[in-house]
Amino acid sequence: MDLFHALSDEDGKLSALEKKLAHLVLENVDFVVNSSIIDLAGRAGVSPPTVTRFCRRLGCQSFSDFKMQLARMTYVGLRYLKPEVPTATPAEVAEDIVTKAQNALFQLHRQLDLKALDEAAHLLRGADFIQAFGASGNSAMIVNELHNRLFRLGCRINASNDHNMNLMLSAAAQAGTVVFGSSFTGRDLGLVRCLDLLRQRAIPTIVITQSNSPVAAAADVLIAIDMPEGKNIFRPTSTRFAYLGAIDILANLVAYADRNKALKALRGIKEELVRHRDGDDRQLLGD
Amino acid sequence: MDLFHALSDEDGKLSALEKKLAHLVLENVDFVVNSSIIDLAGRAGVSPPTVTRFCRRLGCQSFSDFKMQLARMTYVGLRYLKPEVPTATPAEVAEDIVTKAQNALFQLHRQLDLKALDEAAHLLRGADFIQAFGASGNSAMIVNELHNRLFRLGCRINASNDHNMNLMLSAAAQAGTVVFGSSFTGRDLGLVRCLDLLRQRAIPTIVITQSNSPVAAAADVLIAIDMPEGKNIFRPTSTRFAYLGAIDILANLVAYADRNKALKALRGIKEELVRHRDGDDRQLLGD
DNA sequence: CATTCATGAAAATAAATTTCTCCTCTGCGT
DNA sequence: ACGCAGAGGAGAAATTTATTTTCATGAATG
Repeated sequence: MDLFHALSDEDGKLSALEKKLAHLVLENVDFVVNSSIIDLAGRAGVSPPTVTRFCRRLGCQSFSDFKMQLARMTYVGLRYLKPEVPTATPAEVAEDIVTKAQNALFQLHRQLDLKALDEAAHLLRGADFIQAFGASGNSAMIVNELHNRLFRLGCRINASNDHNMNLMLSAAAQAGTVVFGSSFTGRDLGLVRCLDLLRQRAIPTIVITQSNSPVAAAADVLIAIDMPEGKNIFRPTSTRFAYLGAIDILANLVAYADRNKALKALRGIKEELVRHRDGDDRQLLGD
Repeated sequence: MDLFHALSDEDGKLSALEKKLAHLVLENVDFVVNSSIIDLAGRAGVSPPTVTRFCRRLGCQSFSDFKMQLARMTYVGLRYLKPEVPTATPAEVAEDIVTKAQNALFQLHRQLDLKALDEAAHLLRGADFIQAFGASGNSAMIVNELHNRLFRLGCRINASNDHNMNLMLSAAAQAGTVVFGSSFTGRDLGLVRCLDLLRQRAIPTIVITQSNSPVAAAADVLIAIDMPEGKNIFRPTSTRFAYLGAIDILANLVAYADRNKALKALRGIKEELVRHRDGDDRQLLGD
């Protein structure tokens, strides 16, 4: 399914002409998607059968299958292979940001470890109390969001963004507590210190962070988010969307782990909001 | 270009068989995208020429053009026409949330008012001081994010989520201040009160909210985010992605409105972080 | 020198569109 | 009410176009 990877030919499995084709395709996705095999062959200076073989080698069933897969990726997946151009007009900025956010979500979906998420959800659902630790702007947002999602589901949860505080909270954590940590870089040493302490004290920990990082190593359950960084395409900005998506999935799984509890809590909040505001129940649960 | 709209046949321009086709397509996008005109015609119980005519009427050049356009939309745009099914497995939950988040971003991109965003960006860039008002979980996150994005660009900004506080801050606002408000519902009456007060005092205001809402009416610049609500498909959860995307675009436009200032501020933050942490500059600006 | 692999020409197949014809419905005049 | 012209929808068959297969050739490798 990974056309994407295949086209960049990291394994060097393509022949010379096929490389040429791959290059042409990556540079002119729009053209390829809207042209026939004859046009493409003509433009690449090869024969149609070569194109067919190229598609097969890429793992597609046929040329049209290839075009389809390509078309499906263009919106979300392929653009980042192009060199980054300095965007200027508002329209370009908007397109760039939306595309990258969608890419981040796309990547999230591809690399999601559902087992880890499910395990995390059950841990959280079973906890008497949850501590959520983040730091700096991005992780702070993530743990606040976790707080915002989970308290609605009847979880007892506290979010904290202060390293010293986190350390004290870790030291004071009682059995039944589960700690959730977020670090985009995986190098938040303050968080690592907390996790080490918690492990000694047999308090279960869950982190959302980069795999192969100190934070990842120090936790019990890892929700890995690895966005390509080498090409500096996914700036922290768009990575946030992946984290946020992961939090939403996690929260949803927590809700489903005990639907009745979640429903009861949600209903209570909703009623209170409606009573408190002007009876307009079109309002969301939390503006 | 709007296949989407055409397929739902709101103008009633399709004939009986074409309606049948449209229906089939919406229900079985994956099938259609991967089948030939003959398969599709067979399954719909019509002749191939009818399918060709159907595609033309929808504004496509040919059947393959139609398939391409469809393929490009499926990932992001079409799914929400399907009736909501109760999702159960982690994989389904993940797919559902990712899809909806991407839909929200897709919708955001479609309906974005770039002029308003650009105007907002210039107002913010020119402000001596920015107050950002939100309330409840979602808008609080949004204004915090705005704070998190803009302080890096050298803006003086304060985010506040407390209605009473907001009112006091509004009353105390001096010339040169610009106020930014967020409300997902557009019915945050506390925010409306602030905006009214600010208008009297000639302090410029920007809001991100639903159009045709009290909040929208009370502000000078409106960044409208209207997500379909009737079908209850976009839960607040996924709408957040659209808001967050809009904030990112806005922040980026603010940066571009005065690149030097933004660069200088960013560089300063980066240096400080690197010096302060273990010299590992792979770290993002804010974990 | 044999084998493998890449490639294209030509043939065969499959797909899509055009043309032509028929049918149905609608509106209008008798 | 009846019939008739015209418009538009639909499919059969023919045509065109696109794609794949088969087969032959030539280059590279061991």
